[in-house]
Amino acid sequence: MYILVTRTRPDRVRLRELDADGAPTGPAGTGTDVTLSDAAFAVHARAREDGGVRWVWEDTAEIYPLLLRARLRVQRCHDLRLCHAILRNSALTGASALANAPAGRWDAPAAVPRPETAGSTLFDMDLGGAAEAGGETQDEDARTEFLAQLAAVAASAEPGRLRLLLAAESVGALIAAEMQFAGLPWRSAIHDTLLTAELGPRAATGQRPARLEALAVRIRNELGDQTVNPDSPPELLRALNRAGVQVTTTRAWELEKLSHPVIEPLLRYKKLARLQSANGWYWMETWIVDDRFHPEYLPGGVVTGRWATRGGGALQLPRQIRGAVVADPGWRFVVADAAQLEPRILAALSADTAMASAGRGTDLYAGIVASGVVETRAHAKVAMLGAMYGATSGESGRLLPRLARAYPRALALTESAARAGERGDIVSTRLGRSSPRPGPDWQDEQARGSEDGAGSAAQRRARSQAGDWGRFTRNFIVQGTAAEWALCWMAEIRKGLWALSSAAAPESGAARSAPGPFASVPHLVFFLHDEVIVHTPAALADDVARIVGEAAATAGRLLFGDFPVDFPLTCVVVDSYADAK
DNA sequence: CGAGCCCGCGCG
DNA sequence: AAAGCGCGCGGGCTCG
Repeated sequence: MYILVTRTRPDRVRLRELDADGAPTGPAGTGTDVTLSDAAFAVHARAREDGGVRWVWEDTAEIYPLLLRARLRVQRCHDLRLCHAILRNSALTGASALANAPAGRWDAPAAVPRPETAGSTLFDMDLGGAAEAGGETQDEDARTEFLAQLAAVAASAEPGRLRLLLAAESVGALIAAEMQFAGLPWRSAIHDTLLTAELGPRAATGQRPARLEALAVRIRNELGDQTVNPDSPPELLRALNRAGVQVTTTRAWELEKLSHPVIEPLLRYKKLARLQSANGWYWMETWIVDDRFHPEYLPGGVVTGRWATRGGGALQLPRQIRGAVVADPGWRFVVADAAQLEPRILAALSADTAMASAGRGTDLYAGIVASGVVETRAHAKVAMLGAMYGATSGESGRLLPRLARAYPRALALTESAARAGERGDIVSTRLGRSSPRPGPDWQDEQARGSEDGAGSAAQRRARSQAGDWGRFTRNFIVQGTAAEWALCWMAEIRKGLWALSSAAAPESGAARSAPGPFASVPHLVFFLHDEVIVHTPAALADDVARIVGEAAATAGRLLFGDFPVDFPLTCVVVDSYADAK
């Protein structure tokens, strides 16, 4: 059973019940087709949720927060915009009407950024002009799109994989909205203490904190230049050269190799200046509200299927400040990350049983060493990364032939993905997300490079671009399939937590935490590619850890069936994120 | 003065 | 050019 939700006016939604084929189950004006205020929507949705419905809507991030604010979470949805993007590009649906239609509004990026607070936005105003008639059109347009998606999946060569992918993408959108809503516990007082210890007390706007200013003074003295601004790479480079430091960039890893009295204070300055500008007091005041960090997650924000984020730099929380991430009193964190996820994904994708067994019951890189392929874990790691990223030189390049001898199937798969990209072809993940085609500039460059009279410069450019795209497609199949595994993992975690909180409900003995539907139940609060954090009442932490581990195994089976590959986790129960590895 | 680029660096 | 993939963000800087 589906319920299609569309916005008819800024403060109204229409709900239409659809059967399994997407056909309306009753005429307008009956209980199966109603138009409601936002407030009434939440009440109505709560009643319908128990019936095992799947909500179908254009954009989870636009609609779902309405329900979350009313303390309602839903089990299942179908996000039309995200699913359209997958089906539009998938090699599995290339013959569908959906994939061959001209670009339309379903190909546009998500509507305007969604503020947490209700209010008028550009998006609202656009719709406002359409009034009731617009609502009608909007609704039929959404239903038509839904039908096209169902048809594209049904006619594809792998409907099962695509259904799983669309369900995983959609539940990911639910999770993203829930995590943004709940927020990551973040103690401003601790953050402030960490900053003060590193930088000195907070200074007035435009001033450097004491420790940073002292380092700037030392740098100027060592360089014999009282005006150089260490925040300006060009100025710094000129000053370094004048002081006799032979360097062509100001990157820290280049400077590290040199011995000169300015290097030590300069490297410390760079580290602290980064902390101050990226995650300093200004960041804290902008992004931490009521001791919670609420980044906006963008499911499907990366073409590989990884999530992106917007605002606050949630993809790059430095280890330096993870001590500020502390569970509420009576609560704990379960922090888990998938060990060597991408190489394990590659082993399973390529059905390379030798590589899979190297990772069975152990660290995969250690297993590669134990198999005698290379001498050290560091070598195993750099060689694997080289295989997945397309290294050609250096240590990684030198080790690749040994990897290829030991794991021919895995390496053949990455090579063929690279060759496809170099030709301008597309590649696909396990569940059927396909890479984009290279743009017109790329095609032009290739054409110029292979013309009869092409000069060597043109040939070199074409080869270089082809190589770039080949490294992208080489990595796409692994990164993209790993992203699918992570979505399935999170979906299973969510399902397990839901069951756990129903079983343990209503009172697990923990104090209420955040407002909303997660006030007293374990819930996901952070996700980063292959890592999750669950915030849970302390008494349930061990159950949560078990659920997270079982979910990893289930995700592996969902993607790879019986293929014998392990997805072990490092999983810890902690009070502070800083204590997790 | 803002838009958009590059540089550099944090994360996986 | 860190040897190779994917991101977001802030500061400096140039251009219009």
